[in-house]
Amino acid sequence: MNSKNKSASGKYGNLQTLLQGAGLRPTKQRLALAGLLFDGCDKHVTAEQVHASLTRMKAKVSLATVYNSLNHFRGAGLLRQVVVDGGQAFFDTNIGSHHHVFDEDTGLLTDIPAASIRVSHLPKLPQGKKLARVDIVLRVQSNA
Amino acid sequence: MNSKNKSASGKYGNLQTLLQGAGLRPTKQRLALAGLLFDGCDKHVTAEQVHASLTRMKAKVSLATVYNSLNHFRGAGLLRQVVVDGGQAFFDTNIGSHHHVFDEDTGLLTDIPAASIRVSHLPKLPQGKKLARVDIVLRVQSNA
DNA sequence: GTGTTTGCAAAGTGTTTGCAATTTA
DNA sequence: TAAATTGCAAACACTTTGCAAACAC
Repeated sequence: MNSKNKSASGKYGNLQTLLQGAGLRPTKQRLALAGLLFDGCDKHVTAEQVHASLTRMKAKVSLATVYNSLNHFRGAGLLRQVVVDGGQAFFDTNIGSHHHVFDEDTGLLTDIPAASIRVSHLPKLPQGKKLARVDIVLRVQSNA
Repeated sequence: MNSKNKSASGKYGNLQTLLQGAGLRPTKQRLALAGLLFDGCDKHVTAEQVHASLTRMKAKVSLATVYNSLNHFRGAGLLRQVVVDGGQAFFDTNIGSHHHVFDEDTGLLTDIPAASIRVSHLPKLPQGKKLARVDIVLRVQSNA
């Protein structure tokens, strides 16, 4: 049943579980969004990109809802936000420990495993502060 | 002469030289801005902050000019832009090799010398790309 | 004088918010 | 039915831009 949704059967159930497990009501819009994002491949998306994709695949979700949902997903720990330059924010479906390569020519963002970079000699932090995260961005550009 | 400008004599001359050396015309506004920024101490400022400072010290420089000038300074290599989260852009007067600590509670940005962090095992980059920069941000928060 | 820079206000971009209608549990 | 979510449009924060007047060389 429910043959119109491409992420039917198992997939659908998993997404529903995923959202519920995160304390989010599995609405049509969120399921569509989750179906797009959590397909097993790591992704870096912007709100506009996701909105465009949803629109292209005939899932009517307003841009505001895309923003709200992405933020909810982030709050629930399903996504991570990455900022590489002013402009737009990226949402990263890879929530494990890792870093990024930002291509300044194309604006594309790529993951690199945390293990690829070894950081040593972290400085001591101010009193009463703890390290929340280490963000490393390798900025690359064409060497033409 | 020119006793009304607080960064008179030597300082003023240096700033003028600095700007000219960077290929920028030493206008009143740019000199005021440069006087604020290049006093020998490393700073992280936003356009709004600089504009507020200039206004407070009675140097009338429009916000648009602050933005334009900061961008010119950056283009000339006098400043570096740092992005830590969406909101506003920081301009860093420290253009040497270093990294940052971002306090998520206060929104304050601090420098740490590049030597404080040792990065090893950088992954290999895509064909035809070269490493432009490594940006490292230590995100800290209160451990209360 | 000629080309650059300024300042203002308007436009632009990316994101958030207020609120009525809808949907979920 | 009560609470959460949606969608729209308006509001928002930050930044850039168009253009006439002012300025630097």
